[in-house]
Amino acid sequence: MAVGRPRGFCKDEALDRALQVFWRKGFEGASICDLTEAMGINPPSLYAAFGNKEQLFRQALDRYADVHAAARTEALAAPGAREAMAVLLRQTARSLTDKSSPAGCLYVQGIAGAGEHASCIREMLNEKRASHEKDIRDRLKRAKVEEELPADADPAALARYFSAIMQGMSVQAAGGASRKELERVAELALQAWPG
Amino acid sequence: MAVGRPRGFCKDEALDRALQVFWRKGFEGASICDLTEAMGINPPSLYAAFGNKEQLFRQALDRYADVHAAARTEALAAPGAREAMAVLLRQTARSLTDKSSPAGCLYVQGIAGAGEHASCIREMLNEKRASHEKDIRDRLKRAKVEEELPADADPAALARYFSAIMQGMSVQAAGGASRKELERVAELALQAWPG
DNA sequence: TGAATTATATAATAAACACTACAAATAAAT
DNA sequence: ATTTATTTGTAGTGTTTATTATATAATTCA
Repeated sequence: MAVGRPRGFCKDEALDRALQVFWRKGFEGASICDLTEAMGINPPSLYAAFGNKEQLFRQALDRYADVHAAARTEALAAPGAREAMAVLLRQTARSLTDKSSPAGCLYVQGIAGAGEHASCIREMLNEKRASHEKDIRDRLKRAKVEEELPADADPAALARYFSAIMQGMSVQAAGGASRKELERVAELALQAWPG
Repeated sequence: MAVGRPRGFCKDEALDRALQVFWRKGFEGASICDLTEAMGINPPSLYAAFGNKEQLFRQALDRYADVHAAARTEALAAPGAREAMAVLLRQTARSLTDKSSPAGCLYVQGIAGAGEHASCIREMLNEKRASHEKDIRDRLKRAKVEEELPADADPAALARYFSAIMQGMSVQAAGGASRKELERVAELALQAWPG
């Protein structure tokens, strides 16, 4: 056991609550006051445990990214690239409209509201989105090697297309689209599959 | 001529400059200081001419919406619904990467950063996006009547799909995607056209 | 030439912001 | 029991925010 007074809250749980606030309000929209209230702690505890607002955001974002990267990996592991994309799109429709968390995707909702002096926030989100797109691209490249995609297919362009669709679905979800509506979008998006 | 000291700046030009700031930084990210500096006026002039920050945003948004609704109407007037969508998508790719204005679409970039107390901003953007989607839906409904779309086609779902793609393209543009990359996305998106 | 009206610049206001100094509290180590 | 190390709550810090009071300048009307 560490020496000194023990921490009176669970760090992981506090981080989860901070994530919810950032998710709902964005980086700049979430004030330290909003955060400490949701986390059930006082500002000094937040700063002692997480550094500052920006570092707290990074840790919350990483936590979010871990969960979603795992789900993505699982979806992309489906046998058959087309089926993998179908699973990923359906899963996206479901998670974007999960009522236990804010509508939309943090990667997309965080873009704006990140003004000039928060450009590193924008950069963080760009990287996460790029990583998402890369996972898809890699899966599609494999599909081409395995001749599941025709020789003239462009995995990079397809990955960008599917990324764009999921990002668009996030915007729609934030605007109030229902799960059924997003599933319909996902279904249509798959019609663009080559061949 | 109105009585009193005449205004020392052009209201329309000032509004255009304010639009650029909101577009680049979002509603909350744009401070009155940022705005007045870009507009070349002092705070009292801003408040006298435009009311307050929220009303200024609404006027800037309306101005933006007018321009883009006109371009949209023109694109959708193309003979043939498929061609109309192709024109709209290509035009979107172009305008999203126009170097004379911030990357991405104000309707999408404004979503986040609009915290709790700015929920009416979120509402304004939702309405504009809904209007965009409606224009597309109406065009596709017409296409169905004119038997350009098969009887089992769903204009509402298709409109949502195309809206999502354009919103996704906006996210990609804000993330640094090139015009060529977005045109490729647009091209793939059209592959989902029924029939 | 005033009187009335509107716009302007300067400078201030109150509130919210991210962040922290400080002292009391709580634990382990001696 | 005392020292040492860490966390906690209170209450601040200075800065930035949107907005405005005030006085001055510029114009029309009588």
